[in-house]
Amino acid sequence: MAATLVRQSGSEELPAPAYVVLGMIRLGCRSGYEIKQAVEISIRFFWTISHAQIYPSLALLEERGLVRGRDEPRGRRRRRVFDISERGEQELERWLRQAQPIPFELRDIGLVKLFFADALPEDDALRLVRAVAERSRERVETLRSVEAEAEQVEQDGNVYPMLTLRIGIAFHQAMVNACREFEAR
Amino acid sequence: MAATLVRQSGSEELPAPAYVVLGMIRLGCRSGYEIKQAVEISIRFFWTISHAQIYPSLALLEERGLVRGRDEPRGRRRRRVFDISERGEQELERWLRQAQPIPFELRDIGLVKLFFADALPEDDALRLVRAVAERSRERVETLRSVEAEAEQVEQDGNVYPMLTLRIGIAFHQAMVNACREFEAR
DNA sequence: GGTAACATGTAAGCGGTTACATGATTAG
DNA sequence: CTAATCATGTAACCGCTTACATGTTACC
Repeated sequence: MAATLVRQSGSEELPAPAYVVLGMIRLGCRSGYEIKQAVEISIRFFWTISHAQIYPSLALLEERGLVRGRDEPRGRRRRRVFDISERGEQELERWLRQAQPIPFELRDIGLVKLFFADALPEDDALRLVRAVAERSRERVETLRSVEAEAEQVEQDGNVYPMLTLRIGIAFHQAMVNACREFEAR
Repeated sequence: MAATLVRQSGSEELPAPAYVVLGMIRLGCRSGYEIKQAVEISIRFFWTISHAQIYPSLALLEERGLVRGRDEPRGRRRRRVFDISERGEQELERWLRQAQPIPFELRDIGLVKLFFADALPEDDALRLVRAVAERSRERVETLRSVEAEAEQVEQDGNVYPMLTLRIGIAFHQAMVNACREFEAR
């Protein structure tokens, strides 16, 4: 019985998507819609989130007092906006500091196919190598196209988005290079 | 009614895990247990699979005639071994050749935390950078430790496992470098 | 005598996506 | 006028992991 009360007190760890939503609100996103857009142009290449996760997360965060929400319609179009509370800031920091094991989860059918490519005639296999390289080349291009925005964010005092962007560019470039080297063997 | 018959004819695309299992059998894995082990030392860093997926996949592949299975107990310990059929080889090749869009799915809570790290005091944020770098450094080490095995596989005529290994090493090394550069800024 | 490794299978639960559902505003 | 964008929410489904379940053999 007491355990039940403790569980209901709302002090447990939130699911990961809620922290993503909380972090985006801290960075100035106001509505669920804005959070979705921000994710698409910033952390999309290492984290995705659908609006079916965002809206329940916002409700949960508000319930826990980590964000404050209020209705702020644009004309007759409904809209609910949020800002982070003091407790929200604290909880975000706690989560960021928390040294949990951070597994690197990559799930890439392209690399799986490449791994098995010896089953193919050479020219088909090489086509696969080029497809994997091309995909990363495009990704590098996409990431480079948001560099200017990241620089703006950097000048506003948030320097870490630029770091994750550089990491993304670096490792897709590394994939391109590894494929090129193989092709040129 | 006719549509149902077509669906039951067994000619549809299999789930991805089944192709992974099929590919591993082609490379010489005999039992479900061996497949699990092979995945852990080879494609683990870009694809995982649990035995709860492997055994049903094997049953499906056998049902479709893509692998042949037979009981081959070791002493009184039961054991079911498989080999790939002609149709299995063809279906694997078809799947490998098939130019489907190959989305790169990375899901990394470590990079998410890094992205939000401006919410932390500088020393805590730098600790995070080091944690992310350290994780990739360890991964590079792990991957390097299977290089010898990949060379063996290469000499046996399968050259692509070595390519995916080099890609893995290259992009984790790229992450380490990007973090080091940031720290030294 | 006990733990680790060998070996296979099923069931329940969870986290996530897709689809369903609705409606207002803006730009062409 | 109509398509795209803004904006929020729920329900069904799916793939995967974890846990449950069982038994053997090798090694210390």
